[in-house]
Amino acid sequence: MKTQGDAGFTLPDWACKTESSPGSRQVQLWHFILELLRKEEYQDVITWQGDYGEFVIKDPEEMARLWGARKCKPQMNYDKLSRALRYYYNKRILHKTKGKRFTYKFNFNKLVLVNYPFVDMGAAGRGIPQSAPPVPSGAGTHFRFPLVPPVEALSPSEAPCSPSSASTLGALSRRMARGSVSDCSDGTSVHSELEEGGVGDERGFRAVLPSRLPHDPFLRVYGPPPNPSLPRTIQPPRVHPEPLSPFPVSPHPGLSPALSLTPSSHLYTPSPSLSPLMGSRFSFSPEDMQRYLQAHTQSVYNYHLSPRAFLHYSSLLIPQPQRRDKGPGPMLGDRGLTGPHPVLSQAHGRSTQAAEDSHLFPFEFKLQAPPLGRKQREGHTPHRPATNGMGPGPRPVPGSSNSASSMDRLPKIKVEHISDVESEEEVEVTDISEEEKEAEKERDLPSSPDAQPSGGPTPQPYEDDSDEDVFKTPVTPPSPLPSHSSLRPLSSAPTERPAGGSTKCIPLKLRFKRRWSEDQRLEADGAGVGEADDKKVRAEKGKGDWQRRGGCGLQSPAPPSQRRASAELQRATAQLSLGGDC
DNA sequence: CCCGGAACTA
DNA sequence: TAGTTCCGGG
Repeated sequence: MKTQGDAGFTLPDWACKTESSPGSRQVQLWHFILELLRKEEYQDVITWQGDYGEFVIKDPEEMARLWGARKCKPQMNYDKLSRALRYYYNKRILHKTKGKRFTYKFNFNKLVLVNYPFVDMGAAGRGIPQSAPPVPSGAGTHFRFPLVPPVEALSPSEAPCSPSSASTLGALSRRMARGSVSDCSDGTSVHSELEEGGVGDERGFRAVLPSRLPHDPFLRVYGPPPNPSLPRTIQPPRVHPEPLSPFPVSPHPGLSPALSLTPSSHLYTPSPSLSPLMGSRFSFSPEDMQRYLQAHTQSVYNYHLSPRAFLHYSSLLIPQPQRRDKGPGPMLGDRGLTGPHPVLSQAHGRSTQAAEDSHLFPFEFKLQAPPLGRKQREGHTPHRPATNGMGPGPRPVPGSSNSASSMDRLPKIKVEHISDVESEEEVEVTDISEEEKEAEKERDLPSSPDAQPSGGPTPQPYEDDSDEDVFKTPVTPPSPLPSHSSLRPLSSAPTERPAGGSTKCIPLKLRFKRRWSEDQRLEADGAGVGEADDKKVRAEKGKGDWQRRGGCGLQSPAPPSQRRASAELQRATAQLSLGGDC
């Protein structure tokens, strides 16, 4: 559900009903936290600390009390509160800062930013920590979100949540966050820090980190004119109907799994409300979008982030990264983000480091298992000692037997090593050309034995920290999707199949590819609507969806599909009216 | 302290 | 859906 605004903007419910006012509707914990965070009076309770989005609960008890008060849950305590917080891990709204007590960190990249790219998070109150590390040289000067002048009171109507820009940028930003992600939810991620320092994805957003929302408002919507002082500043999009916008209506095409985990929305957001395809309606002017993209691209490059996001926008010319060492990178623009780039093909199979360096090659991506797979491992053991109703009875079954028996039978899904390796480590994957080839091959050979070279079939999919790609193991046999002609690999496409290289996940990829095609087709048929939303299904769905939307960019820039995509795009765009929400 | 499953609730 | 409550386990 969305709230309608009058400006033609759409804002997801979760963001809209963030009023923290007592009488308002349900407050979400993270909003609440943000609220406290920005109020000086609570500095002794909770405060920003460390990196962007990192905060520490100084007084857990009090914090809990406050939360409990807000929610009318007098029984609230830190234990429960923290449970709720932990609950956010999976949603990627937060993650724990390891080693630091009561310290958590917002995943603005995937959360707020995604939805409020133009939100200024640092302007007011105690917006965002200023203690963030300096922007890596070369990065800061290239791209920045415009700083937003304080716009104190924006009425809901006046303060459109500019989903249009938000979504678009958000999608892109999300991509920028690539590699940064390790939500630590599995407790194995030691990358929390790494992510911060390593990718520097958040740095560029410093200026836009949320500090307030629409009403209450934590978030400040971006509206004012661009800040001329900032180079490559993105201009706030003028929201107006533009059916022919080259952009997908929503960011979904390039959604990161993180955002696409919610089946119902294809896009993962704190709440499923933000269903870009369904609920959000926005449109942009090509010019604006172009600007955005360019800026983003720029930033992408500057931040060593994968520009693959742009693969979707084949019609756009992506600015070249300003690499000091290397000459101008490949222009994605003309070759179209469609075909494999000669050079790109070689980028693959290198070390992580190298990969990092070759970030400008759109054909790399990580394979990561989506989150929540954990649940699946329980699949066969739905039971839970049904004691007396629910009371604190002998609840847990003899852990020993439980863990032992069930675990033995099924490969536990908490496949930390595998998924970790694949997710944390940059598991690169082929490029489009390869994909295509594989696809082709696959068509003939239903199964590729050489898949999953390392230790046989990967167990159930599991966590996916990355906000990028989610690759799961085929849980189900490749659905007998008819091989559509659309799937036809563009044999014409210049393909350079790296020798033997990545055969990993081939089946998966193929499957995804198919799925994607299938989806595309379906969507084209006008059935592109929400899907059931269920965490349990998320893994499965997420895979497909993700692949379809985000990953697809990499694999289906094939002329045929591209065409279709365009058409689809237009259609979609047309469908999107300027419904405002919020 | 932290994690995360499970049942339950509004 | 977004927690809340309870709890075993690390």
